Amino acid sequence: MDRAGKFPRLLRSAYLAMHRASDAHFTRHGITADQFVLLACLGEQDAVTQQDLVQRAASDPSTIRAMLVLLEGRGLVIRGRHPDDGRARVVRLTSKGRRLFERLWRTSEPIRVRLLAGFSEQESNVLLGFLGRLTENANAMVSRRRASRHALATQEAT
Amino acid sequence: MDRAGKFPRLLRSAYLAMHRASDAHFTRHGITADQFVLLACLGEQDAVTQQDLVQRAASDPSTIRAMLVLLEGRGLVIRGRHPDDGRARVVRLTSKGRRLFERLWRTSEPIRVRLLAGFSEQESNVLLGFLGRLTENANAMVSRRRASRHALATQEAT
DNA sequence: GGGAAATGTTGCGTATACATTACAAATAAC
DNA sequence: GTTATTTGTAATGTATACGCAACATTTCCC
Repeated sequence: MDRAGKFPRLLRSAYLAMHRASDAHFTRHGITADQFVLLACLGEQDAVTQQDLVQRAASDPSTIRAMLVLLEGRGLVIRGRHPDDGRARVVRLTSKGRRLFERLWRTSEPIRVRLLAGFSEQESNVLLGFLGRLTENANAMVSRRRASRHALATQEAT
Repeated sequence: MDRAGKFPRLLRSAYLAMHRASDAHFTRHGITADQFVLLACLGEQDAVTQQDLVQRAASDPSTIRAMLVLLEGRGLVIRGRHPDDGRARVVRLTSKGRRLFERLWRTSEPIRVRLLAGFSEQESNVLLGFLGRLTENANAMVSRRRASRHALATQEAT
């Protein structure tokens, strides 16, 4: 049980260390590590709404919007209007954005390799499974909270 | 090898989800999840320099200072002068800060438990080991970079 | 179809992460 | 001992993370 006490800080240090290492690489190419995450999301499936990006990038609407505004200013993405939904926007990579993403995806390969240095194939798979389960556990907490808060608000409104 | 490609985003989503869940809890008690990390560092060993906290909290000097200024403003920590080193400061928990930390440590226990829900004792240990190795791998990248940059700067200076 | 609820986005405010620069004190080099 | 280097902190600026409220549009329900 003492183990559980140290876990959050270890997850924190692992993530922040990875982020620093990534950022050090991407910054030399003009973007941030977080912006690269967005480009990668758009590289997988283009022409999605900002809301989709919120899910894919595990972020929130305000942050996604701010990042997209910056990326649009650099000519890497375009935020068009959704044809069927007047509220939504459709985000696409520009050709410049796609070229940058594909180049950075290649040049960042060594980072991903070194990050998992010493991990066997099996260990990597176990780790990925663990991280998925952790994400689900954590998301269950916040969505339950939101759900109950929503239920409360609805209840109060009646 | 395709596994490695998905890993960074999974680590990102796991950390951010944990951070959101934690923050939702601590915010209701007046502090942020990150501030709690600092209190926890001070709870383990009091009267340390800001530089020590940089190491323990896996952060950087600017961030630590900004957080400490806020915590000091709320009367949770005191930043005194180091007796032997005129540059350094010695940070301590106030009694108010210690009481808050101990209370929040107890009330946040369910979060840590739920986060690891479904993980066996053995799995938790494996996970902790993995996170430690990841942190080392990532830190090795940035410190090597800094070391080489330093070597370069020194070289250029001569 | 008209009002209520839900949804996608935007704007604003605060806290973090971090680079960079500046500054003062301590340490090393000679 | 004086200079050069290192080191702890401070100050500034940009980018993120996120809560919250405002807004417009869409969907739901009757």
